[in-house]
Amino acid sequence: MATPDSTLHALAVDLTLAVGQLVRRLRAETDPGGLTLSQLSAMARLERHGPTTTADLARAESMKPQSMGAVLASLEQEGLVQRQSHPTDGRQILFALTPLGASVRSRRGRAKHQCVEAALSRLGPEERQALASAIPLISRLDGS
Amino acid sequence: MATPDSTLHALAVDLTLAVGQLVRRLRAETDPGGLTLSQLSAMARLERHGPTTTADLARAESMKPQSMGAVLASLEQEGLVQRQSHPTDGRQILFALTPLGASVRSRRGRAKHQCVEAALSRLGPEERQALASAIPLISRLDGS
DNA sequence: TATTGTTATACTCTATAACTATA
DNA sequence: TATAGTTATAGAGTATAACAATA
Repeated sequence: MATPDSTLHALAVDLTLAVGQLVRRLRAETDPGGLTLSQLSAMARLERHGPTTTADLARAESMKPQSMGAVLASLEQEGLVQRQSHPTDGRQILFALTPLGASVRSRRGRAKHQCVEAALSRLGPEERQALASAIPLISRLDGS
Repeated sequence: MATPDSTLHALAVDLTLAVGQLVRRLRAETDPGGLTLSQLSAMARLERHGPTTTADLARAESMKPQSMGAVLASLEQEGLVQRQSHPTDGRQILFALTPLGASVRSRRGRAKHQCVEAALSRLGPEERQALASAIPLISRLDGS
């Protein structure tokens, strides 16, 4: 009979396949002037958590501070985020959404989000609910 | 009051954030000699569906045939997949896992899968079940 | 003419390493 | 000495465009 381990392994493989495929689809979904997945993710975190340092954002997104630095630099250049000096530690830099950033965030991620929304709307209500409950679990997978 | 649309939008954003983060984590999880996420995905599909053409694999993984060609070329070079001529259409090429590929697949993806398995094992049984039910829904999001 | 695959090239994303500034 | 961020460089992953072969 199947051991719990083999079930766990199959689940891990299936999850890996599913998220890999979805991410590729999302990356391919672009509108002219659209923001990348990394840019949108960083902006969404900034909107939720307020001013945040590069290192904290990098941790939240599971990337290295240098990589997050590049993402933030691209957003800063477009005027979507701006830096603030940290009140007590001169080494740290807080990044925050600008009013422009806040106002264009959802518009410039429109293609990606619409693609997911359209797909979600094709699910039944219970299915949509099941997916909604699973999202925090996926986020927690990354935790430790 | 919140319209169904705003709920759908929030769900789409949350899902996008969660899968982006998980994919970054998986990509970072490597062991020496380990296979990449794209390589493992292609091999998993080949194991499930048997010999498949470049174009069909590309469709399944939401990438362009040229990109899948590069993934398959890297696997072929390592002797993990091999090509077979299509029985009736001389243009098409079927790729199949070699015995070597089948035997090393799970071992060379060990770090990535173990990372997910460990995280899954920290969930409660109902949570794990909820996540398992959501996986086919995520796969279906990509569908059309 | 349409389709499958290949080759060449470029861009995005992220990583590692070396450096500067502050604690 | 340790930590936050920057700069430079490299590699993986994927896309687009141009091409060859077969249908």
